[in-house]
Amino acid sequence: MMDKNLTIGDIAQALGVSKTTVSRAISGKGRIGEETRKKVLDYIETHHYRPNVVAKGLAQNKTYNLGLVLPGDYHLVDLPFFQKCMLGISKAASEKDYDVLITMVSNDRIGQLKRAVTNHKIDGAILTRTLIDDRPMQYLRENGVPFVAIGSTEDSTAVQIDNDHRTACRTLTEKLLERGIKRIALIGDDENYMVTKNRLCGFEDAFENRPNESVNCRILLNVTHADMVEGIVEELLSEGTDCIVTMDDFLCSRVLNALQRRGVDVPGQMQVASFYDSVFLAEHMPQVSSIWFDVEELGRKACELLLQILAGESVEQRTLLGYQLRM
Amino acid sequence: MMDKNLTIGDIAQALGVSKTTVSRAISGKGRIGEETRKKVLDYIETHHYRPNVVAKGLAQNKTYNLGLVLPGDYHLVDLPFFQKCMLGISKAASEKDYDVLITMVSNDRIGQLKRAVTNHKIDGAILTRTLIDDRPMQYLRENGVPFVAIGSTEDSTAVQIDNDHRTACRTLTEKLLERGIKRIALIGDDENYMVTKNRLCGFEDAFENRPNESVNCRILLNVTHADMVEGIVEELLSEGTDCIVTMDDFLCSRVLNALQRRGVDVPGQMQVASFYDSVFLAEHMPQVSSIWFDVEELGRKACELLLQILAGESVEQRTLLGYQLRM
DNA sequence: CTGAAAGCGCTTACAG
DNA sequence: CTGAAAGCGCTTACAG
Repeated sequence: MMDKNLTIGDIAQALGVSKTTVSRAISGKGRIGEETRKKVLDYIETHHYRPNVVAKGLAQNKTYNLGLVLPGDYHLVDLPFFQKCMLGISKAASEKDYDVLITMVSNDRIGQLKRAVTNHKIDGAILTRTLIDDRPMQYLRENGVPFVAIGSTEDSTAVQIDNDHRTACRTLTEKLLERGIKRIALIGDDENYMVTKNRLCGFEDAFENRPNESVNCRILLNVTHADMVEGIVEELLSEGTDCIVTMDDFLCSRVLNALQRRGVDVPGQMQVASFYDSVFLAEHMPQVSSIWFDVEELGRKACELLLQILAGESVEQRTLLGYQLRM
Repeated sequence: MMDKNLTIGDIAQALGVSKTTVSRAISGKGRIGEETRKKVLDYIETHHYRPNVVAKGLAQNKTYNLGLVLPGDYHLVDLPFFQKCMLGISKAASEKDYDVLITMVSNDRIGQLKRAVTNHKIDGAILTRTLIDDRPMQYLRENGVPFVAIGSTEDSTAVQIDNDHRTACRTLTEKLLERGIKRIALIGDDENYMVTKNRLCGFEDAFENRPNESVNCRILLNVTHADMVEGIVEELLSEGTDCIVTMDDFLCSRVLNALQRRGVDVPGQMQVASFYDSVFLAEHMPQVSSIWFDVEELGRKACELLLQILAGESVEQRTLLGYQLRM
């Protein structure tokens, strides 16, 4: 249990030194005698003193808070993503004595973000979802708030960090093709998302090296509603498709259900793969090939990037993180 | 775009009044002339002045931050719950000019929460998951940090808010029994959770009024792994069960899959109901009976409770929120 | 109704 | 190496 309301002044008084000295002992800035420093640090230790970060921030014109911009709409599929991301972010922030303050954005309403900024409560922000014409991003830029975006943006001025979806999808697809597949189909979500685009590119990349082979290939995008899956699977089956690749594991679990219902054996009669693996695939593990990303690490790195920016260091404008094949 | 770094002092100077006066005009505290107040407010309006909440907090010995304690483990099923909760909380907080600061707890490690407290960064906290021997709860109590718990606790001194699971489950079960069911089974998760206990109570309550009827009833708890569902369904089918009730919709979707795989018609041959409806049931809607809770409202109310406590108002030690039957 | 002054808990030139 | 003083942007008794 910590001693309440102990301040730098109390310590100074107790030790017969000045507040300046105490401050220096704590921060490590400025010259100070080894003896004195020890004395102060000891006192702090035994009395469980903890500086008031808010006051410190005020004096330094900082808040030691990071704004985390989270989607507030319920249509989200991949919530585990956000949870892991948050964990990585908040761990990295903690280590530098920063805190994470949430601002939720639903339907492009950025009121909470605005509040945090205009109330002087954050030093910078992390975007966890990037859209075309991203309002939060615009706002942050207009107001000179440093930020980093998780995910890819076409805006090449924004500091962004993402998993290397393209390479990952390329590799997975190549491996599938090596299995001698004849008719492959790709099912994806909204084609306006950057992720969708990147995954599509990776998929197409895989066909580059093998121009002579005759692999029949169908691409079905904008499959935004679970209902649509049933009909699609039906059609693909009738066409003799022998491999279905989905862009995320939610779609994948739908596809698996549809196949199961029709008594189609996976992977015997139909190979199934997903470009993203979170929680929905957990129980289908060995039968389905997929790509796994370390999302906690993604969050951590994003936070570290922002912290570097705030510290005045220069950072890469774009960072790509690795992946892992599960097949 | 807001004018940077405008302070109460700048305004005072520009208007030829004292900082005290400006402060009073803004806060509405203390006597002040109507004329003066207007003048100040006008100036603020046109110059987009926004007070520095951090400085304000320092002067008032407050932070205007609420700590949100979130589970950091990945084994969670019901992430939509936390998202909706967070939305409700952050909306309610915003309205009172408070912000929400996240602290994640995994494996009982409350380091982040401790940091937020000892660094003087939060005025109070909201727990989003309550366990028996809840460490965050203990810590908050020991350190005199006001908090409210979402969910039920056996600790009767804690301010807590929850949906009325018991009544809800009772009602749903009663409705099912009215349909003339003969063999009903309840499948549930970890029996140590308070929710599980409450739902079980509700289920049992439903049988109170009908002692004469001979409904065969099986209760299967601690079904913590999806794998277990397959065998259970098999067994229940062989026993001639005509209604399966699950405690949450994750379990429910597993049950539905298992039934589907066996060609069992729902609700023709088997009635299925769930005591909780989030996202997993979305596509099974008409066939499955379930209970719906307004989780965003739960979060909002929890936050409002905490804010009342911080404002020194007294609040109910226990609040129960309603539910909605979907059948 | 209004203001000068002290204070919230820290930091940081500036002197010594 | 150490300290007195001013300052971060607000609030709030206390006087007038």
